[in-house]
Amino acid sequence: MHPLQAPKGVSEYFPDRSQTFEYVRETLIESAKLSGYRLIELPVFEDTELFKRGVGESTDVVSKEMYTFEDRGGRSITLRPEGTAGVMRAVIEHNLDRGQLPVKVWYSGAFFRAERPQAGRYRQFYQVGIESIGLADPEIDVEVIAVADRAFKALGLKNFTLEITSLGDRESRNRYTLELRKYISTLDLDDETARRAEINPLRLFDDKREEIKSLMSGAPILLEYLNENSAREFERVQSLLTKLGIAFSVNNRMVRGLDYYTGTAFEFVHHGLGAQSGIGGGGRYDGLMAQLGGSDLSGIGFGIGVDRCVLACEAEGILLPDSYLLDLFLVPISVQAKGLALIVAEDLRKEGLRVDLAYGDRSLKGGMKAADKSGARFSLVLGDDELASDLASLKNMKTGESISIKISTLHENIAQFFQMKTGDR
RNA sequence: GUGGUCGUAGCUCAGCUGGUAGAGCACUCGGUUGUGGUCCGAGAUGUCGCGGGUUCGAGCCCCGUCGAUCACCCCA
Repeated sequence: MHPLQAPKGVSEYFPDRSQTFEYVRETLIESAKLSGYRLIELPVFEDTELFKRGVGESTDVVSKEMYTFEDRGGRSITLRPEGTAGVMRAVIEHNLDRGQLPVKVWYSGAFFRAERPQAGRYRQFYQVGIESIGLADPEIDVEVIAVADRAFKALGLKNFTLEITSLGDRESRNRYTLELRKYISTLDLDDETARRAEINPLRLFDDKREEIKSLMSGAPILLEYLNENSAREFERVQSLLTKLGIAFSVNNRMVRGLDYYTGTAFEFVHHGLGAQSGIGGGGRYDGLMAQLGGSDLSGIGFGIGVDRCVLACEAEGILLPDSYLLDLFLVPISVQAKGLALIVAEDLRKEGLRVDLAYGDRSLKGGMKAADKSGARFSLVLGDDELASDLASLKNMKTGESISIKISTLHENIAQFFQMKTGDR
């Protein structure tokens, strides 16, 4: 139909839906700022090696989902499939960890994975994430989870839950993995499943097939293999979450797709989305920095899917807050009035009001219809009578009431105007 | 990457066993002197995703392709 179309599987937002996207993204970012996180703006492409080493070559993300290409200098470049590795690279490269710890940063932007598209899963998608680097402290784990939890609640979401677990430190995990592999080797699995188990035995816990689920029901449980230190920290995280009033459930078979996670891991799941139900997830990553050639600092962070949050908001019927509406729509109905409208609009905009007006040669009725569709709270008709008398009636589009105001001093009486705004819609 | 479903006006869809395309919503204008949202009337709109094939003739059949969607894999 169209000669050109967007590449497969990208998410796009345009009016009116783009406002929901903006609202979601800004709300998520605001939650990070409330906890003292500061912006880190990084490239969307990096040296391919970064992701191979950081995310792990055995992961699906690296082995089959990366957009990798050679640039003109013959370097292997990859569009970032996730955010943490890039942040680590920047921290190491620019010695951002030299000051007070932890380093707390947030980021927002596009990420890329060459997967088969599906509702809630795109080849270019958007994430807001935070990283807290340099200290391993259960309080920080809880802070990170709280930022995400607060963000979802600020959006107005209700139909979601938080699942947490602990993957343990390296020692606990190795001990467990050994046991798990031992158990899995006793099972009768098809080749494909066995291959997946070989790469990461934990994956089998995530299998959707009933026969696999029942086979795995007798498998050893990771949480029971935590050493004393890991177990104590996990206990601490749980009790702090409870104190903060953040509801959660322990999911002892939770699986994270990226290799670098250790210790606390968590996932926010929305229940109105279908198969792609994770709206945000993250966890602690000991050893990632060292693996990338930096000092041996721990860190914890999360990534929240902006696209999925938009879907979640739509699923829950969440309405945009009032601040996304236009304040005033001007309807000029004569040539002179059009000139005046432009000036009035500009004066009011300088005062911070959102103002639009009817352009072209619209009839009064047409102009009012445009005002109505604009969603503006107020409208103001400007014609020759108004020009002559300097008086116009400011109409509340919701209630239909109007008051007479002086046009020439309108912008000087913003307070009065804002009072009118209380006639909410 | 694997499998299922689907692709007709801006949107949601109808189109009988193949005979050169329709509805609702939205949009534009109007319903006698300057106030929208309801109601009434009028009007505009489609290479029926794209390419090929079968046929006298295809939106309807066949093949391919692109895209969407659902599930798996995986994950935000």
